[in-house]
Amino acid sequence: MDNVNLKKLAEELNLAVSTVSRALRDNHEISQETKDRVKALAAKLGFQPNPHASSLRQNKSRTIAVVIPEIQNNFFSQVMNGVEDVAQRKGYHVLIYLTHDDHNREKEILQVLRNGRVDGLMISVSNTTTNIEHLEAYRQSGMPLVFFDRVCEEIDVPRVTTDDSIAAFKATEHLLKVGCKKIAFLSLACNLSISSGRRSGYLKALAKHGLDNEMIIECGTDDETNRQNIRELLQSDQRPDGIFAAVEKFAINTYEVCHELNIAIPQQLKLVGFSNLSAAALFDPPLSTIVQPAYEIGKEAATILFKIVEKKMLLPNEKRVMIASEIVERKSTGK
Amino acid sequence: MDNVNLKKLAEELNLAVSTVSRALRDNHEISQETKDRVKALAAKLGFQPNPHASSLRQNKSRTIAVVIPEIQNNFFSQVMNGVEDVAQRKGYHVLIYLTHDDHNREKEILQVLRNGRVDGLMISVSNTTTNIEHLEAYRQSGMPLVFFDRVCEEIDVPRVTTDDSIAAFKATEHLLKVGCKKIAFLSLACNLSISSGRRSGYLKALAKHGLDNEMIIECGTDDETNRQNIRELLQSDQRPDGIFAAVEKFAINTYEVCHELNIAIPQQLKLVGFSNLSAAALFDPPLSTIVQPAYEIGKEAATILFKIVEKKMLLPNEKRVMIASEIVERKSTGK
DNA sequence: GCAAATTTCGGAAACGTTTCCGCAAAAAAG
DNA sequence: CTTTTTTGCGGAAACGTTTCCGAAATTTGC
Repeated sequence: MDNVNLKKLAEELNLAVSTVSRALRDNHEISQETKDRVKALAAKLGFQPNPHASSLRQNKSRTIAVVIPEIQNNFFSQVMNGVEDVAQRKGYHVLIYLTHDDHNREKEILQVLRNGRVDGLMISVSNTTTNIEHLEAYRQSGMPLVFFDRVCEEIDVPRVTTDDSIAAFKATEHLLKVGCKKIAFLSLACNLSISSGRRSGYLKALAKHGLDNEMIIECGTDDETNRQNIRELLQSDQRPDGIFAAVEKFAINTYEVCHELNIAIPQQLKLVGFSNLSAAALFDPPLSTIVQPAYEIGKEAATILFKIVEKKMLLPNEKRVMIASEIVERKSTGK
Repeated sequence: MDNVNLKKLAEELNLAVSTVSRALRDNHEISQETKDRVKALAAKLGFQPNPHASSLRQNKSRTIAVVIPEIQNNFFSQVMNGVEDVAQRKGYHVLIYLTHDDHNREKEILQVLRNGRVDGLMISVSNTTTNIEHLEAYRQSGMPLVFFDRVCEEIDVPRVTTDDSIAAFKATEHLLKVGCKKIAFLSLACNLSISSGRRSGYLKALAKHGLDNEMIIECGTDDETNRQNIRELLQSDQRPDGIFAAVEKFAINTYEVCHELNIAIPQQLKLVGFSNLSAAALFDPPLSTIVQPAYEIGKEAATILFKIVEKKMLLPNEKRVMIASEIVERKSTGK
């Protein structure tokens, strides 16, 4: 009653195991009549092929891994959503791993995934990743690999990102347009490409408008530290009239401090930040955001990964995919 | 260079494959000296056992599946976070499947997971699930199964939930305490236990305070339809002075309509809703929420699932785990 | 009407583990 | 000094597929 397998089907039908296997896979060497008989019985008994036997034999698992820093973040949730959609449609399974921005954890995960458990992997690297040996080792093993969002510049694999620099440029310019003279940039403290990209966009915008009063505040994962940094910033005599938050978290921290210090947004301080939170529209005041095409990034990265897994040729423009972010102007930068 | 397996290690060391296997697994039949030699070489060559071969032989995959309606929702994200933490610590892998609240999709997923790909499954059932055959079939197959949050009452498997009814009772009573006389309940239109639990808590609170003017509005997945329902509600002459939203989405929809109709929260309408959005504190006005212990639910459900998988005895109180939700009072129900 | 090609299937090897069974050599028991 | 037990290891089966290699039976070519 328990496990119905090929052997059981074969016995029942007086066929060889190989014949049954072929019939189920619509092999042309099997007559239509036999195929029908086999499939009928398989359906009747609810036969499901054992994936481990199949994977072992074929050396492919129909499974991919997604490695992300955290899931409790709208951006990555939306990415997962995109990935899962594509995977589901292609009949693939999705393993999820969280690094919590811990380099060592990331290393362990990659280590353990180099043994055939998955056919390929997509990753948004941890912001504590300085040493890239584990990524390089994974690539060297020949396994399909795709970066998305937080990519590793040094390793030449397909990547799907957003135009961080351009988006940051636009956001900064937007702040300038609405009258800001002194704009602070809350930067993600790490040597990630997204971090430097956003910073450079910020600097370019200032430069274009002839400003050299950049203020770059490095923020991190700890909310209280961030708030303290922002508090000092807003209480200093160098107080900015605009803040550009490189990640959602820092925008939230800014709101918190402003409420605490009774600083009115947007009258006394204008604020814009990267964020994929749809509820940003309900904030007090509604937050102007740069929203990244998270779902599309996930979808695109997965599509490319599957192409590599299935050894299809990648189009030239699929090796470096960049999808534009969109700036949504709301009250936090209004007059 | 490519695949280093037991056979290769064995040849290199002049040992039998079986010996190598045992050595790596610290079998007591192997001398310490041999173990050391084997492990040294395995480490040197970066040997990773093939999980499919292992799973096939042992009939266990060290993998669990999590089936949820959506991931782009703070509650489920936090659940995943909890699950992943436990799984990671126990060396298990986590497959994620999204149903998008589609019964058929849910059915297909469960179907395909009944073949040994995973050692167990935890699920929060889709709200379109009326027919429970697929769940029953899965249980009948003897595979470990745990429900969380959106459980299926008819099937007797361990479940981890929150005290929906009590939480709803408290929320309703909170609205009464701050002066509401006519409270509408935005209900999730489905026959899910969480839906009926929350509704009954709402009704109980009204009854306790001698009120019989219940207003139950069924809402669904489509935002515009929900907004239309809420719009009609707030424009009718039966307009309530308090709204209790059964799920986060409906609270958001209420904000949207209130902004649109210029209804002041909390002066003209008080609002409370189930929500795990930490940014609710930044809303205009800050939203009073019932926050479910999502992380703990995920953690607990996973812990129980692993216990079943590993055939450990479940404590009596682990078959029905209920973790309290917490009500966070903010301005949306303030005076 | 016979050789050749095609169709349809069976047997067995292979994937890389784990584990059952057996068997020497060494140690313990008597 | 013999018998039993223990220790340490090797050989081979087994898990359930897929696929290679035939091999009858049927059809086609001439």
